[in-house]
Parts: sequence; C-alpha cells; structure tokens
Amino acid sequence: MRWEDLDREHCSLARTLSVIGDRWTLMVLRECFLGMHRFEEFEARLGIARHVLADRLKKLAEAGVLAKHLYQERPRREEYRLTETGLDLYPVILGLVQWGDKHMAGTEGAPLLRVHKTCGKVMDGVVVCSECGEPVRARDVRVEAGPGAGEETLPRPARAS
Amino acid sequence: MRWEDLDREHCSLARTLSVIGDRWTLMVLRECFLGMHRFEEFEARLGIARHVLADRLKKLAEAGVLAKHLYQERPRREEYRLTETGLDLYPVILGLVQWGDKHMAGTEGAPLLRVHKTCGKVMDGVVVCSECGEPVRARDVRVEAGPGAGEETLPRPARAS
DNA sequence: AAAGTGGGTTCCAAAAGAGAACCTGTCAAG
DNA sequence: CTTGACAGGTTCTCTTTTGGAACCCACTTT
Repeated sequence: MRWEDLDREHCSLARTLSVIGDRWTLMVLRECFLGMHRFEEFEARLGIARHVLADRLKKLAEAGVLAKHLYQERPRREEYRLTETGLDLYPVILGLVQWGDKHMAGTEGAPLLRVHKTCGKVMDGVVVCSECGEPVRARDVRVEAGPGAGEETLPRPARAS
Repeated sequence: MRWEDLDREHCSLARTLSVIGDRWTLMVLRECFLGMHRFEEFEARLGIARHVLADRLKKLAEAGVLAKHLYQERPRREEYRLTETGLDLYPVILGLVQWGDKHMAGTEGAPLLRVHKTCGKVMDGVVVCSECGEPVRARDVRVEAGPGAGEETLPRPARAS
C-alpha cells in the first residue's frame, strides 16, 4: 500500500495519518503549539534535516493545518501559524504528551506542566463523553457503521473501539 | 537526529513518538482497538508488508503496549493484545479519528460511529480540564517547566501549548 | 503424500532520510 | 562596491527504511 492511497481509505484514522502521520510532522506541530513559527526555530530546536523540514511545512500548509503568514516585506519573510484546523489537533498532541508523561517519563517526572488559564490550576486533559459527560475508556465504547462506511471498514464482530 | 535518540529527549511527545510515532504502528493500534489480535488479520486488513508488521509488533510488545498471548499449543500460536498501557493510548487514537471525521471525511460523513455503552448514545470524546471540568482548547493552556524539565525544553517566552 | 494455516524470515529494488554544501534577496558595515 | 550576515530554501551524495514477493517451519487436515 502506498501512503498517497491512504487519504482515499474509508477510515478517518488513515486519512488523518496521511496528513500528520509522520514523526517529524508531529514534532513540528508540537513546536507550533509551543509558540514556534519560523523555519530557523524549527530547525534549531528539532535538529531536522532542512529539506525534510521544508517538505513537512509545505505539506502541512497544503493540508490547511498551518498557514503562511507574511511578517516582513523586503526581504520577504514568512512564518507558519496554526489555523483553526491545526488548533483542532490539540487533543491529539495532548494525548501523546500525557501518555509519554505517564509511561515514558524518567524518575524526574514530566518535563512540562500545563496550566489551565481559565481556572489557574495545573491540569491534565480528560476525555469525557459528549452526551453524558462521564470519562470515557476504550472498553466503554463500541463502534457502528456510520454514513460514510465502506464494507471493509467494520470488524467482523463489532467489538471494542 | 536519529530516532533511537528520541527516547532520551527531554520531551514526552518525542519519547512517545519513539514508540508509536510511525504510520504503520498507529494503524496496527487502530486494528487492536477494533478487536483484531492476529498477524494474519493485521496483514489482510492493512496491506502492510509482512516483515514491517513483524517488526512493529515486536517493538510494540517490547514497549509494553501489546502483550503476546498464547491461545493455542501445538502448533504454538500467539496473538497480540493491548495491555493497560496500550489501552491508555485510546485518547490518542480517538483524537486522530475525530480530527479525521471533522476535517478529512468526504461528503458521506464519518465511516464509523462510536456508541458509549454506559449511556447508550452516539458520542464524541471531549477533552476537559481535570481540575475544573471545562472543555479545554489549545488557547486556554500555558506551559510551565515541570520536575523533569531540561533547559532546552521550554520556549523562550512561554506561550500557548 | 499433498495441501493448508499461522507466523514468520530473506531477498532485491525503490523510496525516504541524514548531513553537508550551495543558492537567493536584502540589508549593513568597512 | 565588496564582504558578510540572515532567513529560508534547494541540490547533492550516501545510508536506512519500505514494498513486494518468495521462501521457511511446525503442525493439521484431506
């Protein structure tokens, strides 16, 4: 299977991964969420090869996750900013970071803490059900075919999702 | 930068990506959350090259995300099951799927719907603050150095995370 | 004895990545 | 008016990782 075919798959995960399913892409997005915008900043903080960085930024811009923003004419300079679509990826980044904090942190503990500006406390993100508000775990959820389902999407017996 | 170096980085995202930051790995995990356990199931549903699948399953098992489970002696047959550590990745998978449902779905709509067994309704996951229970968006959060922080982890001015 | 099954490993060619050098506007200093 | 610096890339070669197919092995069924 080629990765360009992935965005035509009948699976939202596969379609998402065709845009951001790459180590460097996720690292670039982390830097964006930390407030970085410029080519040089990404390069210096990540140690990524320049042509790979250029490629990832281009693809993220094409996908509408980042937008180029002119911050200086003559010489023309552009920076990259998260769009609303990009900001919607926050739950993914937060999920990855929290999993790392819990399962991969050394003895010292988490490198970064998150403070909720609204309530002022150090927080974690918790995933709750949009309908009843209860926390959701994998075992609490079952899948059903949706409007855009293909035949092959569903598992044979519908089990946990 | 080499990817083996990533798990020594002072960043939970990088450490997480050193384990699951790979397209195929995430696709394998999707299948696990859909109830698949066997080598042949993964191969048939994903169209992944067999040696890549073998490699990913081995690494996931070494990382403690999947556990090998003997389901038959003579001939010896093993399947892969999510551990508690693996089940903790559900928020990540859910985040990716929901982003895809929202931004990458075609005209037909989402391929799969999720039903919350507890309340019986079709649901989405919503990320809320562990302290105040309000929904959390990227703009509502600021980062601070945590106990395991290194110098280079923090952005110069602490902005949005 | 032959074919099937589950779970792999081995081979080669193609694609993606690392690392370094080079290019393009533009300004500022000597 | 030449030299250097800066931001943001592109091009080059070399190594690593994939994709795709074939092969292997321990058993069971026909």
